[in-house]
Amino acid sequence: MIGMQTAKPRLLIIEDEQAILEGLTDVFVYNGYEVEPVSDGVRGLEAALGGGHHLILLDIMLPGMDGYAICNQVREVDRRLPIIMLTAKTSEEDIVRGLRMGADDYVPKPFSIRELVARVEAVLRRSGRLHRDMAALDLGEVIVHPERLSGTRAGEEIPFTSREVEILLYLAGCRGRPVSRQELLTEVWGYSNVEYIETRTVDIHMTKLRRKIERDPKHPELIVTVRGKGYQLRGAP
Amino acid sequence: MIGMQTAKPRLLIIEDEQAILEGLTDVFVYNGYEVEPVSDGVRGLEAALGGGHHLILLDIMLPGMDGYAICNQVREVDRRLPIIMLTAKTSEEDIVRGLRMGADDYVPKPFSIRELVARVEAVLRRSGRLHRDMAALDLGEVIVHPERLSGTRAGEEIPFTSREVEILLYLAGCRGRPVSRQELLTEVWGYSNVEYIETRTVDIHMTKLRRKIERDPKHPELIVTVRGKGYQLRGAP
DNA sequence: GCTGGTTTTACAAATGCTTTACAGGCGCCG
DNA sequence: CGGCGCCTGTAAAGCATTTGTAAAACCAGC
Repeated sequence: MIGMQTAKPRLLIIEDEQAILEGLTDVFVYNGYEVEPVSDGVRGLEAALGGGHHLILLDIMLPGMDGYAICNQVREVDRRLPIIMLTAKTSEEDIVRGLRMGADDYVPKPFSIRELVARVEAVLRRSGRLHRDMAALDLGEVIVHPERLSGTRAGEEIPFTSREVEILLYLAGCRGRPVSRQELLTEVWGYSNVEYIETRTVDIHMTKLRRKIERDPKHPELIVTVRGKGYQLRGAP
Repeated sequence: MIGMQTAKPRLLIIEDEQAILEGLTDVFVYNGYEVEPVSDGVRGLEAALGGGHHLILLDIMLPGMDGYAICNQVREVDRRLPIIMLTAKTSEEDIVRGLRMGADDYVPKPFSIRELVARVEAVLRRSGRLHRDMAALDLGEVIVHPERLSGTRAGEEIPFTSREVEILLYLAGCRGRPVSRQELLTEVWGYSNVEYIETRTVDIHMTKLRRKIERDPKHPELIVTVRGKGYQLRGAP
């Protein structure tokens, strides 16, 4: 997900295999998390004790200090911090240890990425820390609530589609400069290799957005077009 | 965990392996249950027949008297007491056998801790023996009385099924944001690993609910759909 | 068996996104 | 100033996906 502004859930991932660590980091960043990747048990424990995370993804097999030990130590400091164990072992013994150590869940490798994300979200949801109110986007006349896909102007409720919200969030992240169609297509749409643009879909979306949020769509004050450059968002910082 | 208002649900756990038994006990105590741990089949049966439990977690492989036998005997006394079987066996045969014995669910080892907890909760909710939320749910026009499986609108009484009430309660716990079908399936239905959804059962339930609680089911005001995201509950706070 | 609740099936309808097509508009040159 | 291009605005049509829902199938409890 793109342009999530605030309150990203913070994940600590402790996993020694570099490739997996990077893969997981990418996936969760893409899904709107803030990730601290650590590839070493001892430093993992330090990071965990340092605090500030909403959930720990913890590999069991680690050089130096294994996952169980880390889990144990973390539990002594914070009994509620959600911990999900990752492991190649599927033996009963491991489950038992995971249970004893107070892990919140236990995901055997090889796991499906989607499943892992789903479990992380489930655990966070229960702990009450998932994507709690994303900060509202204040455009002056209009206030956008990204999470609800809606906004308000003068008490009136305006429904948005998710794409519209993404666009607004992205533009808001670029306050003060015009954003080109090309940039929007790559960053919001996720298109790649946008060299020669023939699509007009960006323009259409801007028209629709203006109709929803501008006082006078014919003379836009919030989404202004910068000829040859793109669109720029104005309004309260 | 959501809105646990009343007496803790009482769990009987019958499992011979001491470590697992302790682990499970910890987990469920931590999750707000009252647990009676028993490590022996015969005493397990005694405890079960003694009554007073809301659900039995039953390992199949037990010394002396196996899980099937226990399940059978319990069923002769109490046809409704929820029983969840735990087993290392994963063959279809075993599942069929377990379910035929009257088990309500069947969790193969190694299981995910969260999944187990979720299934226990799902079964409890469905059994209707667990009244987590005695407080009436105020939806403005409609007031829902979860424990009675009914609601009122303008003096009219509306009957609900337990699943319907569960859905409403869950949505109510997520006021202000749309809830995805996936989330509903995992949190209300207790499904696990819902990666690609093919079932439409959530939609159907929403249709039925709308028919019951909306002033005009064709233009819902309470259960609104957020395209691509799910359903969202509106109405009084 | 019946019965009430739930799920699947199958198809219709609605919605959002993209494309198409055309109409202005803006800048720049002479 | 007027004309020529290129950029932008937007209505309308096309398309794919999501959602609504009737009806049938399923299934457990009596």
